[in-house]
Amino acid sequence: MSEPPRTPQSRASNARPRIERAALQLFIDSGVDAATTREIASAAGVSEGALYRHYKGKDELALALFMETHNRLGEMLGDALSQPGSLQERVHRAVTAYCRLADEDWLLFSFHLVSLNRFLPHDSRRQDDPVTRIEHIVQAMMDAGEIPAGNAAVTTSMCLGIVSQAGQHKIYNRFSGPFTQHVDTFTRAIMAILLQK
Amino acid sequence: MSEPPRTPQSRASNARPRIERAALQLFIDSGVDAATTREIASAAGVSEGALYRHYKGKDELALALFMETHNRLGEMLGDALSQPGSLQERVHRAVTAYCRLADEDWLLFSFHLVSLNRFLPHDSRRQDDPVTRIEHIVQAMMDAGEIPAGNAAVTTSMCLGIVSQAGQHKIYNRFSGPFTQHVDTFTRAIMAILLQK
DNA sequence: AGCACAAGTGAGCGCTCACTTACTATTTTG
DNA sequence: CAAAATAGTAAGTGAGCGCTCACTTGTGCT
Repeated sequence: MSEPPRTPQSRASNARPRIERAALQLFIDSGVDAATTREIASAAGVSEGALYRHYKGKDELALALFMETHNRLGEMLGDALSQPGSLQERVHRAVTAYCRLADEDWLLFSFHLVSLNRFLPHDSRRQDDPVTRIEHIVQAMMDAGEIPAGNAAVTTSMCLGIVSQAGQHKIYNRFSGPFTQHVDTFTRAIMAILLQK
Repeated sequence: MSEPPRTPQSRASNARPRIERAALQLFIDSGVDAATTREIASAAGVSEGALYRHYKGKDELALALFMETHNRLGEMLGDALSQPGSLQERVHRAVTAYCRLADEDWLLFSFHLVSLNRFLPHDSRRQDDPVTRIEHIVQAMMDAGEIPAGNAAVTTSMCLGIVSQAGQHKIYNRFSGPFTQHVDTFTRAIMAILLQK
C-alpha cells in the first residue's frame, strides 16, 4: 500500500520524446526521405539504435507522428461540426479547434500540414476522411438551401484553403504570433465563401 | 545566310521530352526523393545514362521542371496584376492566368503545386517572389483604403489558399473537368475575402 | 546484494542509389 | 565523304542509406 501513482514507463534518458522532436524538425526542414536516421539520432543526442527501440523504422516513426495530429484533428473537427448550433457557430468551433491544435504543438502541426501529400493517398475517398465529411456537410447544406448551390467539392476546397494556406504561410514565417488570433478572420472568410452567390 | 530555320536538336528518338514526362509523373506520385533515376529511365523507355545527356542530375531535372512553371507563373501574374483595370478585373485576370496554366499542362502544373514546399526555402523573402508581390499589392490597397485594413500577409494567404487548395483537391481527384471552368467561382470568393469586414 | 529486464549503444552489413565510363550509332558540318 | 559532334546504351562503382545485433547501462524489486 501507500504506492505512489507509479508511472508505467521506465527510467533512463527518455530518448523517445527527444527522437520525436528531432525527427519532426528534420522531417519539416528536409523532408522525410531526405532526413537520415543518423541525422535524427544525432540531433536527438542519442544513438541510432535507440530509434528502433521505439519504432519499427523511419517510415513508421513518420507515420506515427503524422497520425498523432491526423486522428486528433479528425475527432476535434467531428465534434465541432456535429454539435448543435448555427452554421456560423459550427464553423467558428471547427476553426478554433484547428487553430488550437496548431498553437498547442506547432512542430507537430507543421509536420502534418507539409506531409498531407505524402500520407493521404492521391485518390483516397474514404468516407470517414475529415475532408470528405466536410464535403458531405457542405453538400447537405446546398441541398437544403441553407447555402447557395454549387460544386460542393470546390466550395469545400476553398474553405479549407483559407486555413491551410494560412498555416503554410506561417510555416514560411510570412507572419508570426499565435494562430488562434486569426480565428475570427478565418471564420468570416469562410462564411463569406459559403454564403456568397 | 539563307539558313533554313534549323531546329537545333539533332537525333531521332527524342529521349528528352519522354524523360521529362516520366519524371513529372513519378515525382508527383512518389516525390522527388523517392523516385529513382532507374524508374524514370524505365518509364521513359530509355537507358539511365540518357538522363545525364540532358541534365546534370536528378535534382537539376526536378528544379528545371519546377522553374519552367514557376517563372512562367511569375510573369503571367505580374502582367495580370500590373495592367490597368478595376480590382475585380485584375483579380479575374490573375485567376484566369493561373487556371489557364493549369489546364495547358496539368502534369507540369501539378508538380509545381506539390513541390512548392521543396523549392521555396522556408523563410524566403525575395522581393520578386510572386507571393511577396501580391502581398505588397494587398498592403497598398489596405493603406489606400480600397479594401478594409487587416493583416496583409494573412489576407494574401487566404486569397492564394482559394486557388491552391482547389488545385490540390483536383490533384486528389476530388473533382474533375478543366480548372478554367471555376475561374468565376474563385474570383468571387477572392473578392468576398478582400472586401469583407 | 543480486537478479531481470527495458533502454540505449555503435560498429558494421547488405543493398540501393545517383552517377560514371566505355562504347556504339546517327547526324551535322565543311 | 571524312571528321566532329551529338544522342544513345550497358555495365559498372563507390558512397551512404536503413537497419541489425551483440553488448552495456541503469532501475525497480525482493
